[in-house]
Amino acid sequence: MDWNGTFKPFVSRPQPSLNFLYNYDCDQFPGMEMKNRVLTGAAHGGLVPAMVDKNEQKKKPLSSDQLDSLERSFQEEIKLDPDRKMRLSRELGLQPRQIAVWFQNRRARWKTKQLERLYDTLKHDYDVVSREKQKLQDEVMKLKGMLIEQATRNQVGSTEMSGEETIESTSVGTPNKATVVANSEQPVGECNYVFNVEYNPAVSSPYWGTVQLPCYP
Amino acid sequence: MDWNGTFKPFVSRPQPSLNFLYNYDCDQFPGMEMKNRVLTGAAHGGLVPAMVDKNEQKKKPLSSDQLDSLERSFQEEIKLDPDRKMRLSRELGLQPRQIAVWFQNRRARWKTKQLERLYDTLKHDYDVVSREKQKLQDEVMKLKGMLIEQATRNQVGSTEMSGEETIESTSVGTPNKATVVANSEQPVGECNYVFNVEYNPAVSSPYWGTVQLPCYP
DNA sequence: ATCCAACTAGTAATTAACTCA
DNA sequence: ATGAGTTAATTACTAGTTGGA
Repeated sequence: MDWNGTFKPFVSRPQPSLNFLYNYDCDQFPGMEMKNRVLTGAAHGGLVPAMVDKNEQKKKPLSSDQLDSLERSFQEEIKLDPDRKMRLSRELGLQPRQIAVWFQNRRARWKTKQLERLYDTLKHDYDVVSREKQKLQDEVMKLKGMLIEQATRNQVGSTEMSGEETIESTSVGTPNKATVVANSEQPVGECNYVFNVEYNPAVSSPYWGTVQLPCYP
Repeated sequence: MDWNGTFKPFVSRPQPSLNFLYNYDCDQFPGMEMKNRVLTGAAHGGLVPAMVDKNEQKKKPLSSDQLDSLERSFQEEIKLDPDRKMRLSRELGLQPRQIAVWFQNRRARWKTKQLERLYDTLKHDYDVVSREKQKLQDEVMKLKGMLIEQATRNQVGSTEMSGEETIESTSVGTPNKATVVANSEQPVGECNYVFNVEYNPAVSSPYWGTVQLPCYP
C-alpha cells in the first residue's frame, strides 16, 4: 500500500513493562549455538528476508506528529466515530482504514495496560489486608492471654464461684451479628476455638513480592 | 510471499477472555451513525481495501495441521532452538523465519495469558484473606465482650481488688513477636484500642467482583 | 572487541466472529 | 437480514538488546 509518504524515525520506547512475567524457570535452553548457516531462503524465489521493495507496502511506521495527534485524540475519547476518523484521515494524510486500525490496536494495548494496573492495585490491597489480618491475629492472641489471666486470678482471688461459667463458653455466645460471612471456601481460621494458639496461616504467607510461575499453557 | 501453499479455514476462536476490562463507563459514545460514506480511498490510487492480489503476500493463515504441530512443539518447549526450527520448517513447509516469528508471537500471547492467570489467583487469595480477616474481627469483638463481662463480674462478685489491673493493658504487652509488620501504609485497623467497637473497615469492602475502572492513559 | 543470531517490546495490518441498529 | 463497527486473535515487521564464539 505504501500509505504515508513521510517518514520519521520512531517514538521513544516505553519502559519494558510486564517483564516480571518472564520467570519461566521451568526449563533451561542453554544451547542455541546456531551452526549451519545455509542462506535460508533461496527456495521460494529469493524474496525472503527483506521482501524486495515492490514499490508498495513496506509497513512504514507512522510519524511522530501523526502518532501525537492520534494519541491526543485517543486520550480525549477511546472510541472513534466516523466524523473524527475522516477528520484525522484528512489532517494526518492517512487512510481512514489506517486510523481505524490504529485505534483498534490502541484500545487493545490500553486494555492490557489496564489489566496491569488492576493487578498492581489488587496486589497492594492484598498486602494491606494481609497486614491487617496479622494484626488481628496478634490481638486475638493477646485477648486470649488476658482472658486466661483474668480467669485464673478469679479462681485464686475468690473462693466462691465453683463451676459456674469460666472461659469455655467461647464461640457459642454471639456478642454481635455478622457471623454469617463464613459460608463458602474452606473454614480456615475457624475462629471457634478460642484457646487454639497457632492460627493456621493457610493462605497468608505467599505475599506476591516475587511471583512464582508454575507452568505454561 | 505466499508462503505455505496449503490452506484451511481457521482454528476455533477461544472464549472472549479479559472482557471484564471493558468497563469504561467514564464516557459515552452514542453517536456513530456513520453518514457520509464517501467511498473512502480513491485518493492514493484505488489500491485500498483488498490490496489487489499482486501474486504475493496475502498473509494467509497457517493451516490447522501446521498450527497443531507448532502448538505441540511450543508446549514441549517455549523456546526455539535452531535445530527444532529447521526441523519444523521442513516438516511444515514453512520458512524458518515464519517458525521463529510464530514462536515470538506465541510467547507474547503466553505472557499476557500468564498475567491473566496471575490476576485470577491473586484475586482469589485476596478474597480468602478478606474473609479470614472478617472472621478475626468477629472473634476480637467476641473476646472483648467476654473480657468486659468477666471484668464486671469480678467487680461485683468480689469486693477486694481495687485498682490493680483490669483491662486497660491491651496492645502494650506483646504475647508474641511479629508486631513489626506494620511499618508502611496507613495504620488502618490500628488494633490498639481494645474497646473501640467498630473496627473501621477501610480497605476491606471493595471485593473486586465487579471492577471499577477509573480512567485510561 | 566485533559480529551475528536469537531474544524482546511495540506496532501495523488482516481475518473471523460478534453486536446491534 | 444486511451491513456497519468492534473485539480477539494472528501474521509480520521494526528497532533495540543480549549472549556466545
